[in-house]
Amino acid sequence: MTRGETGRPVRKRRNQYHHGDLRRALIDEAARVIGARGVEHLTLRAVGQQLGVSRTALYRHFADKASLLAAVAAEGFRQLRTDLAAAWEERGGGRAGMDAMGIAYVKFAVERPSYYRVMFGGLLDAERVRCDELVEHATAAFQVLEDAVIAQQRDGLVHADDPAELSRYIWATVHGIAMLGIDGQLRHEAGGAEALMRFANERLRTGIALP
Amino acid sequence: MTRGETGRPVRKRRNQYHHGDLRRALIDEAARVIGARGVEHLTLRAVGQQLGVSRTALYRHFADKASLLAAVAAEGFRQLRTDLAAAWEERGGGRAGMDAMGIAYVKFAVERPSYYRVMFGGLLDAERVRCDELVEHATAAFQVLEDAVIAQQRDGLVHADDPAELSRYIWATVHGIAMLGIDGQLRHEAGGAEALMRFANERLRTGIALP
DNA sequence: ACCTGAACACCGTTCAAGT
DNA sequence: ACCTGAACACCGTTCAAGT
Repeated sequence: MTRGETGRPVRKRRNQYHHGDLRRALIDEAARVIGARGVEHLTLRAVGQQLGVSRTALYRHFADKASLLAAVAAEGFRQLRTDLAAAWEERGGGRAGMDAMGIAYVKFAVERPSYYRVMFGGLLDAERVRCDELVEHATAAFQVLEDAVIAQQRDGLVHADDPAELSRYIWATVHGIAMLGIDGQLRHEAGGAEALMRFANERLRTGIALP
Repeated sequence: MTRGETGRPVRKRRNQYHHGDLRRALIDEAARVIGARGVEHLTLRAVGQQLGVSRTALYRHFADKASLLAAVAAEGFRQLRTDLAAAWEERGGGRAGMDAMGIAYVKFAVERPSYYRVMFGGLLDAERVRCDELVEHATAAFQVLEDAVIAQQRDGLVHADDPAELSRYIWATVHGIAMLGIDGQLRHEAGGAEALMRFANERLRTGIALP
């Protein structure tokens, strides 16, 4: 039997009312609007209208607007994880793989600034929105980085610090570059966030590589 | 003649209608609400009511809500600059001063998460909100860091890279730690963002210090 | 189960009118 | 100049009612 990415069986269902999968359609449409015009222009009414559905139909699938945003953010982390893993593997890991991951991360953020902000912008009250799916996908994305760090430690390329701590440090650096780039705070940097990431790859390395 | 921080002459004016300085009062009240309940709870109507003023009085001093937020952000950068300069000078500069600046920065962000987000959260469309005051204060805050880097280069403590580039790299790291901390993404870190900053001070140093 | 329209309690912003 | 109330065009969300 074919299975969806959630692991639940996928069945071609007859369209009830309007959609086979309104939930999916809502997330996609929300992500589209966010990517095209920014979160601040996302209204549930317009989403419903675009999908040919009443403006309250959405509440059958999401508790509120924040929950929809959380689902969009989860989708973002899933994609980010894919991008990071691809960058690492394309270079066959090692230092080149690590550098490529940093660049891929920054690229992801800079190319979809609004999307990235939904993932990290604090629109989702960490306490209130109990979205296990979001935490799960975010953790999985981070795990790609930590696995890379552990692999490099095994190969003697990187300090034998606590890999989780070391990974958090690297994550913070890359995240900071991405955020500053999105905010336009790197306007004096010739090559933008990507150029700063290349510089960071150099300085980060001499910081974390064994002597 | 006494002068305000903008360089314009300060004169004790008679209260017109309700306030001697409604603009100042609006910024303070907005900052108070943001600090206490978050930006998402800030409404112009409530601000006016709290100040005993009509809900449209504000438009005499700000073009719109975004402009008010920009003024609040500018105030934040002014305070951040003060905190950073104090940390640097208290330790008499050098490595200890640099470390203290990092900690002070993260503390600033973690203690006023909503405030910090207004400064960096992208609520101010960098293109649309032409707020020279904001850019000015943000630049001044960054300058404190760059001056510290230059001083350390002079003392032979730090790599002779382009100081602006090096400062941006350090800023990104600290900013990333602050942001992840605010977002609750460091929940697995025992001492929170501050602990990660201490770790970063170690690893950052071996990255940027001369051998 | 899933969807609907009408209604509620909000917003930011505009504007003619006041002092 | 600075402030005002009424009005406009929106929001997210609730809810009784439909299929």
